[in-house]
Amino acid sequence: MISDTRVLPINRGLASEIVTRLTTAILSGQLGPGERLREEELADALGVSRGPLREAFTQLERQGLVVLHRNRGAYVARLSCEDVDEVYSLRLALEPLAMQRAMQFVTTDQLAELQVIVDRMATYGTGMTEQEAAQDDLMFHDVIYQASKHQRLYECWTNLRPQIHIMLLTRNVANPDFRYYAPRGHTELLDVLKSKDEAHAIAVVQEHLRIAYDRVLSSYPSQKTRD
Amino acid sequence: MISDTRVLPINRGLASEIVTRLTTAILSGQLGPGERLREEELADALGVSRGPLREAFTQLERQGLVVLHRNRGAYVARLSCEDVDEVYSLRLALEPLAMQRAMQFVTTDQLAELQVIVDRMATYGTGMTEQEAAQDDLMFHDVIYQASKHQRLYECWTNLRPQIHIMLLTRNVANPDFRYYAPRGHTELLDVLKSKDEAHAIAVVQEHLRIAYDRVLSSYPSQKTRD
DNA sequence: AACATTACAACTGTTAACAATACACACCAA
DNA sequence: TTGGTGTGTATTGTTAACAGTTGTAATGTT
Repeated sequence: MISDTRVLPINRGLASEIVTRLTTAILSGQLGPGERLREEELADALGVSRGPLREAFTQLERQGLVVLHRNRGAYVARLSCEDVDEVYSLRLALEPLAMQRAMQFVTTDQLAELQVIVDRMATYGTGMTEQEAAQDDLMFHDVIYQASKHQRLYECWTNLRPQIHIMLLTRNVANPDFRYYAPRGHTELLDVLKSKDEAHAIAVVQEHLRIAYDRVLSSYPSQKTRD
Repeated sequence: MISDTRVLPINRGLASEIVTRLTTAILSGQLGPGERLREEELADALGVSRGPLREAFTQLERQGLVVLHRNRGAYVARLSCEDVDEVYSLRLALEPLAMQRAMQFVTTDQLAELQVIVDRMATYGTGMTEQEAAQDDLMFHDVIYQASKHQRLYECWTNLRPQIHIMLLTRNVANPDFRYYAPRGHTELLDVLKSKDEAHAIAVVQEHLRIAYDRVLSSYPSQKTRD
């Protein structure tokens, strides 16, 4: 029976397909911050019409990867210091709730999934792409949000995730030492998730995020506002 | 000079206009829970084409007022007990952050605006529509979210607000006594907002929301899942 | 009963043409 | 110079008709 989370990302609809394509392009740097995205040109390049592309644009705007100017076009977002602050302060409000509920609803399968990720993190230091490390980090937290069984909360996380992805990549460039923190930090999170001490779990989550926030912010030389 | 928040709701784009129309229709009960919304039919009725209507549908889905079934159509959402739980647990995570930041950034204009609302609440008991009471309640909290100077947080609130609106209306039917709580509760919120005691303010917000949650939930006879 | 087939209804995607918008730039007046 | 006014142009916003796809349910077969 196929019911694994790994097979889910099969896109429904053309717009979603475009979203993942553009997301990949932005995260990989093929589309740089501030770059203009012209509807007609992009539609031609992707081999789709403007309708689905416009729908993709609005999704990407919700996820903070693209900024839309009415009648002026779409631009790849440029994350400012304030954006980092917003993303992390919001995450700091959301993730304790996720953890609290995940402690209630998490399945053994999900715990195993988390363990796999943590184990892989423990092997960091050997050949490890920043992209892979960032994806592991995001996937760990994604599983927790999934485990929280809270649709609306998961949606919030979905909108934040691509922006956090960018920040993780930015951070890793400036802080190669995260490889040593990642396994320890996430092991601790997994431990408290398995515990029954809700208050302690929330405290650990907050501490974890505050550390991440400090690291990211320290490597952000206060850029200008978005395009 | 016209730069008042009251004149802002001038919609940009046709889709937004459709959203407010449909929102009004749903909140007023003209479109009942579970009712089907056929694209072509509705587009004709509204005098618009399918493009903007589809865009409006996706916005309404984000706001939890409409549920979309791929290739099967759109339906007015039917809020279940679990939905109430999700909305209020999420709000309980968001609003303390809003309050905390609002304490930092709130302007005297915004404080005055809040005072006006609270004063109007104090006159409840005389002729007062449920719709008006609900709007005052929402507007009070809206100002706080605005004052928090946090785009992403405000977006979350924007998506939650219509659902809370529905719940307020549902609640008010079953709990006419809220007219006595509303002025007191919101006066207290305004007081702590003006204070410098962050921890106390957060506690008051949480207490306020828990009371609201209890009242709403008590009048929800556990319906089935959404359409 | 279990499964493949079919028909249908509705949504999804495409296209091309037209309308509306916002910025830029030149122009003019003070 | 400064500030307002008008016009132009590129680009998005909107429409409408058509073609393609999907999921459902009825139908038929084993």
